[in-house]
Amino acid sequence: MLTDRQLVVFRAIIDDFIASAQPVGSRAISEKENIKVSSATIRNIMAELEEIGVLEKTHSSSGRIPSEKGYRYYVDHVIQPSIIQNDEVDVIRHLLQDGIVEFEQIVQMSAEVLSELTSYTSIILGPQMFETKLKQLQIVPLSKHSAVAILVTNTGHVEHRSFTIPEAYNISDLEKLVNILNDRLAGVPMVQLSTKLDNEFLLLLQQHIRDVDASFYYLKEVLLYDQPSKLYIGGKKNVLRQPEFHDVKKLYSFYSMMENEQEIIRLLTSEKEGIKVTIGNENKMEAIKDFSLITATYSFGHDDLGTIGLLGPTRMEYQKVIPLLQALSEEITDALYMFHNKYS
Amino acid sequence: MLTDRQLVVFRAIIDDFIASAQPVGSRAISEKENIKVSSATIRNIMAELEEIGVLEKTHSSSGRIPSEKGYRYYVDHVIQPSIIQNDEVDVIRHLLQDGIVEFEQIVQMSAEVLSELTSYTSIILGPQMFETKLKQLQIVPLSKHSAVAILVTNTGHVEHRSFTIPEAYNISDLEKLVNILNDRLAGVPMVQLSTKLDNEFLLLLQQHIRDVDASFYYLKEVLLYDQPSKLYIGGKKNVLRQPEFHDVKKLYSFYSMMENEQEIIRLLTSEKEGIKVTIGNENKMEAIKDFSLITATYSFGHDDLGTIGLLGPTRMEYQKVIPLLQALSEEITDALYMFHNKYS
DNA sequence: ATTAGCACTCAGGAGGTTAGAGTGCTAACA
DNA sequence: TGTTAGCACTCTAACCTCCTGAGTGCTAAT
Repeated sequence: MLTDRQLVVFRAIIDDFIASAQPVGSRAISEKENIKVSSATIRNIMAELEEIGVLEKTHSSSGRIPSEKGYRYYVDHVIQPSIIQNDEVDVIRHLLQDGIVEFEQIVQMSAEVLSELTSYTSIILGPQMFETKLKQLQIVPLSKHSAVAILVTNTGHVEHRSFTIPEAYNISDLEKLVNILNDRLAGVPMVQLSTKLDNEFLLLLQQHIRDVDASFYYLKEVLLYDQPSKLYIGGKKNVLRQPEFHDVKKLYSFYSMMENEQEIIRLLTSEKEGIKVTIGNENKMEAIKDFSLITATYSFGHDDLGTIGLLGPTRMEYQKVIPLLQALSEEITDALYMFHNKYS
Repeated sequence: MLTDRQLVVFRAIIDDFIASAQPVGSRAISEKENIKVSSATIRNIMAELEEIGVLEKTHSSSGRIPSEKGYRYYVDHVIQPSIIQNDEVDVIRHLLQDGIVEFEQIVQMSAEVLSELTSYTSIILGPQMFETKLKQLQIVPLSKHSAVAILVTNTGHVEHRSFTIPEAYNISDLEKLVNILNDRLAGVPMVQLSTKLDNEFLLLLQQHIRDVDASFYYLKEVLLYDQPSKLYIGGKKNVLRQPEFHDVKKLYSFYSMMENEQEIIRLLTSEKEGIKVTIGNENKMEAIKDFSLITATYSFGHDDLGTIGLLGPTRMEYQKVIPLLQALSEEITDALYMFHNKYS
């Protein structure tokens, strides 16, 4: 799509703009070391690039800035994907492998370190546990009419929920039921719990419990309480570092969105595996029409587990950040894997 | 300290400024219904009030704004404490008593509703569980060398932590130990766990376990893992609504602080019971020198449990907000109490 | 005591000027 | 034919200056 000449200039402009956030003039480009033509020539090339649609002007005599189409082209065709900062990856690796005590810490720390390293806002959608299996169910009675149900997975993840027991039933019924469930359900992948319960156990249970229905539904509710995928966000303050967001309206809509977990989860829940870059208006969500979002999936075993996202200005340091996200997603995958081995 | 005349004018000015965020002129005051003197007279009174130190000018010919001392006086001596909006309290009450499933939900929802009702940022420091008692300890082995320790309180609160078991020890030792602990520790208030463990049980345990030390310290770590008081923050976006914070530097320092849980916890951890108002520079924390912070404690039984905070501009609607906070703290106390009864 | 009146102050907006960074185009050049 | 110097042109941003209006404090009269 672009000639070599155009490409060199285009890259110079976009890199300059990413660094400075200021429109780039022909003079500045012609003075770069690797460029040996005069500013007049650059101007001609710039006009071509504008014609093509990858550059824009902010006003008729201003320098050029990349258009969204320009960023798209840059991301798809210009970036060399393999430039990784080894020291940064080392930092991450050490962080994720030393002193991790809890499963979720891995993800939490990743979010923090990612926002630190990039000056953007990081969002990580916690593991979705497709491969996680039930280890143990437990009911701890609190009183005659209340109890806590606890569910432990083979990854050491613990879910719990308190509930009331209706007058008609007593705790020993429930405990009996839980014992049976424990025998049969230990080792079952979490995602299959619901169907297993519905298909195989309803009948079985009816033999043991006076009135299965209510207790059963209570428990089912507890067990399948749709655990919202946990969300870890780092560096929300970083939007304030970007000059393009020094604007109260934009900030308000950004921070409003950040308080709405559901919306963010929807944003990150991607069908596609691997790295995905969404630039400016490519985002369907109104609040981030001025942002770019890069997402990467991390995995564990065969199934996708979660998503890492990085939210910054369209003028993002794609060149640096995409490999970093790539690397981080691998590090998380590794860390999860190691953690899993350590505890099983 | 103030004469009646001065007081009437002072209140009019401060109320006006709280509503408008604009310096208030003598004219505007003299036109208020309840004020029957001319603007010239108001000017004289204003001069007196400035002399006293409760008003300031932003420049020599500007209207007056309240000084921090002025707000202090307003809060301490001017506000009538009993004006409560009944409808708002009703909203809160319904919210906190219907559909609460988890202990922490009470606090979480309070934070949200508080920021909604006030347009400020609410911060609630979760229950500290002084009266909470241990219900049950549990160890769920995950593998030969790992397990999850789970701790359930009588309020249905669940703490958990995964840990590795060193080669030298085996899980059955630990389980034996946990059984003993369970017998002896059930019903012990959480705050006493540490001392109980140290004083009474170390010796006892040595009789049962081969090598008590390591296992013991592992468990102790798990049990006393200083559960950071949970923090619920609502309406962080609301700072952006206040014209005095349309300033990137202030916003950055505010949002930086909001990402530092430790600092916020320190901010809210107050010695004093009841309502406390800290205005502007009375705050020791640099980042909120332009803010006012109102805190109220909510309680459960005899001991303090937690703190509600509301963070807004010094120009806060104290008159409205202080009773609201007062009421909310009572509602939380009630809701916790009801929840406790329901589940015990 | 209160107030009308007046001189004074200051912020903020409107308008005008200028500097400079940029452009596009043309004509000359290698 | 691609490159460049040169030039006219454009637009922003910074900087004046001026002016208005909202405010003050003070004084003298009620």
